[in-house]
Amino acid sequence: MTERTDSAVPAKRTRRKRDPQGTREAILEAARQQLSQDGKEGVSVAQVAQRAGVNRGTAYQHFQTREQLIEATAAWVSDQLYEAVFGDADSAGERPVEQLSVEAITQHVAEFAMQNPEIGRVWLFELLSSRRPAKDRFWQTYLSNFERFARTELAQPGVDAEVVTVLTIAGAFLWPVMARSQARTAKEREQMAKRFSRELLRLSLHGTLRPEKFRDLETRLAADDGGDAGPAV
Amino acid sequence: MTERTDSAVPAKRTRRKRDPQGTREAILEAARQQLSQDGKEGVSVAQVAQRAGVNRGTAYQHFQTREQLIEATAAWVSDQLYEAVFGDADSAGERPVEQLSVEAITQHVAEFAMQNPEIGRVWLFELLSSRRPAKDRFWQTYLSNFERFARTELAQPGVDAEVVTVLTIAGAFLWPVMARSQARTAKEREQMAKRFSRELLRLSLHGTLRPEKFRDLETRLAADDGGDAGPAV
DNA sequence: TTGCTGATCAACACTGGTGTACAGCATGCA
DNA sequence: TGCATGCTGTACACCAGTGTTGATCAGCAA
Repeated sequence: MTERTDSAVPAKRTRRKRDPQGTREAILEAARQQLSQDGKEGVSVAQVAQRAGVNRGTAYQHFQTREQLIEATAAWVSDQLYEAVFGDADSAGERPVEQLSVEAITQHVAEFAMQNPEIGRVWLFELLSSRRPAKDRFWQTYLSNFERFARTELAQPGVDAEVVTVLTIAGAFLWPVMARSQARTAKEREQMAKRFSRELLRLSLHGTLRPEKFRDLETRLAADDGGDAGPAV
Repeated sequence: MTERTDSAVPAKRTRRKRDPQGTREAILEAARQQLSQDGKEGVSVAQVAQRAGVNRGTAYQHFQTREQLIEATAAWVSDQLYEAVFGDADSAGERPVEQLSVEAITQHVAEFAMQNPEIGRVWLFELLSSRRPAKDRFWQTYLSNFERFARTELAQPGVDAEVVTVLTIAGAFLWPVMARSQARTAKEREQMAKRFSRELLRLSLHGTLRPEKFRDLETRLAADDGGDAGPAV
């Protein structure tokens, strides 16, 4: 077998401009796509390199082994996720909970997941084949934030933080997978994100939040009952 | 390279009893484990055969290609899941909704997912790499059941059935993945299943159910508030 | 301009997997 | 007791992937 797979085209691709940083990112991006499609075991350096428009050897220049490439990609994705949700400050975990509006963070996660379905998928894939899923940084931060919130007077007593976190996160990342076929334009994606967060908030309103503390949310949810964000069944 | 990989052990495994059905199942079972560990792309006929204690050639007698083996395994898992939740009657989808207690089905799913974490994992893996996740038989049946329920007077108005279904299913199958490390004995697993269904029902109670129709559930939930099924943080 | 550094690339050897073929063994059943 | 059939062992052609190496070429500093 020859090295080049696309023997139809002019036989020689132009050599890539010298740009280590850019090349590295191109490889990571390609690996992310691959990872999102087939999961960890479906990633091959050969395919990633081809997708990135880079020689396979170059990929090995940037990442010693296939394993390390996957690891680096997973970490990269994890960082993107973490940053998007908690902000890039490393002190995010320390922020007082009251400052974090439940509503805002729910909508934020839903929207991000909908706009970047690949990231959520990769994250879920990683989690499914991880031996210690609970050690995940994003998971831990989300959980501990919610646990602290659950202890405030804003929350209902007796909330099981771990269960609620699993429900929220799993739902948020799986929702785009299911909804993908129905949402092709940016506007549709936004609506789907809204549908998700609205319903999750509605469930939360009595289940985890104390409604008397969230009267405005209550009225707002009631307001767009059956509105344009409703299910399109 | 030699065919045998385990050259340390007594050199010859005892020949398998002649039992086509059993052999087939053993292969499927091994494939399921493999599938649950690494996802679709991580499955090789060679490894599956070895795990099943069967010659590689035998595996090819039962399944023509690797692709077909994986397909058959996924279908097998899907059937197990479907059967466990909806019963083996093909008419399950037609059953009047009122007969299906929301409480019972929630607990049922939670318990089954907890007792058979592999099946949930395989199902999630499949879903994540499927191109048409919404076509899944189990998903469709669950959704349509819930949609019919949502139209009854037992349900709150304005429930987004699709979102709730995603939340429920995704949560139910991911919960065992996260909870696995904390639940090693059968008793612990049962408790974890209870934790999950209890919290989900609590969320549902006001979000999707009409509380005035479920007074008994309400009191029961309130009863074991902070009971032994509570979070172990 | 020249020379150096290191990013990029093509080619190589090797591994492990697939799918096929076939001979031999053994077991359940007519 | 045959004997059809399921299982095993082995061999082979082939492919896609891994990891390595040495050549090449672009950009930059002297």
